Amino acid sequence: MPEVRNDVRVRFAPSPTGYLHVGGARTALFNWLYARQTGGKFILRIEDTDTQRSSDEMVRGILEGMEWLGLDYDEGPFFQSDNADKHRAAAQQLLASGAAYRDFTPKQERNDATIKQDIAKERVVNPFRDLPVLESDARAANGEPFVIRFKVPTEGKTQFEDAVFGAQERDYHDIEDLVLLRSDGHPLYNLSVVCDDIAMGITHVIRGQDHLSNTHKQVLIYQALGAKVPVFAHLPLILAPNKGKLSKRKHGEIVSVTTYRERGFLPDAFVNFLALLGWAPQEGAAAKDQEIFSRDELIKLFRLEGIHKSNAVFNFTEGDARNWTDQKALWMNFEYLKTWPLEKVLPYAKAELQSAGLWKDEYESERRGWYEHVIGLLRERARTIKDFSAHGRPYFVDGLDFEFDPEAVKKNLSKDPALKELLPGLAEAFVPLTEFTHESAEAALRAFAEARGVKAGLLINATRTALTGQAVGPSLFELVVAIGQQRAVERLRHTASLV
RNA sequence: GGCGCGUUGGUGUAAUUGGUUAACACGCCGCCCUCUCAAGGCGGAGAGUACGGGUUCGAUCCCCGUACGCGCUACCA
Repeated sequence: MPEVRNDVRVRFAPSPTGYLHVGGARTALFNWLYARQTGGKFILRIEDTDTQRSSDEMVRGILEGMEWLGLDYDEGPFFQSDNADKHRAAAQQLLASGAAYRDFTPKQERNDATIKQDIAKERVVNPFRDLPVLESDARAANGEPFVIRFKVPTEGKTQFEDAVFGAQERDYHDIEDLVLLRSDGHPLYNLSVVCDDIAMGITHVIRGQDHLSNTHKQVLIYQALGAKVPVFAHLPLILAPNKGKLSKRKHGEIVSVTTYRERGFLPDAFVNFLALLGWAPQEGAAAKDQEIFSRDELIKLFRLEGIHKSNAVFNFTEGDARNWTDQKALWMNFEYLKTWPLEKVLPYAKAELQSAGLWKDEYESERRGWYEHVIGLLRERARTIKDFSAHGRPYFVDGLDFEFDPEAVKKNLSKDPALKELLPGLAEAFVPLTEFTHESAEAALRAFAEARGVKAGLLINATRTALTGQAVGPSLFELVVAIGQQRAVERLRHTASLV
């Protein structure tokens, strides 16, 4: 059983330099699952110290993404930039204790393209590292600009136990004297995270693996500040199909959580998919084959030990309209739409119909039975929530206010000129039916087909297209009843012109 | 360049921490069902576990090396 310890405090700390992307969403999810399982607190902190690249709009995007995913936080959102004074104070404290020093080296403009080679050559001992305190103070008092650097010890190594990657150690020699405070007094990432995590009492830092090597520096800062080092758990990265980085620039909207909401994903399905990217339940050999997990199940089964070490590929093909994202994600969404209790799907269907201008309040009162039946019919073939309006339109409008798919018309209507006369004929065969049911409609159609010496299949497919404009859909007699006798008759009469 | 992390079918993951014909799901192919498309049922192709060495009676699993990928290495986060 999971350890219940309500002293757990975890956080999701995105930098608002872009919308909430799938990698960030998964990090948030894992933190949330851990907090919910242990009864601890989940805190949201926006790391906006890079003011150049942060914006309110991005912050909103992240908040909306979290809300859509249903990842509610107990504290926050806090903004890291609000704590800059505290970070500066911490830097001063480190300076005073001798754990950091002033570096008066003039600022160098870095060239992004050659930065790595440049730095590789530069690894020499900083000449200001051992500047006498008095001289350092004097130069600072004199107004000379400086950065504050952490003074990494020369002999020894840092070590910590990562909950995912295991024991980690790194030689001090391989850690540079990182900058804590810029010459303009602006605190930098490694200082800020540590200060905030200490201040917020974070017990478990669950974040992307891209921070694994940074962690050694942070451990050093924790120790110099005399704070308790939290548990670290680094998550494998989510990669693009070419195993490269999944980036906003290269991969566009597919990496944005917003896209999944807009394109008709059920948040629970997306969460389920995300949970299985880099994690698998540890318990019960029989249960290992399970793929569909409710939120409650995920909360119950989640373990840091179940997190994978290797990166996962987010598999999609660019430019494929039908399979616009990972096919397993799409499948999972479909699976949820199809198998979830109808009541849980209904609110999403309603919202979709409302935004498509197809909603009527009577669907929740006098026509409720009919409406729910139609949604039930549609969900069997709906890959996304969008299909409730796209495929559903002919059910919800009167007349012919829906699209006729040219391919469907060609395949089912114009292929046989006789339909021009057969369809209105069929309409008249439907007219006298006093009870319009699956059985009576089918009997009428089959009798009509036989009387006219045509195959029932011809009429069935033609009727489907005549009533919905589509070549695919539910069984015709389900369909005909759902559309209703009157509308079915009208449409059969009128669409003869399309033959 | 340095340091670190990783590597099971196309993708996501399993494999009682050395003993399986290497399993499941997505995707793909075929058959059945059928009024279409799905769904569903049944079956199939697809990895000998990156590669090369060890250790062992026996390695996906332990050790070493190589390759490849990724991350960090900024007065970015």
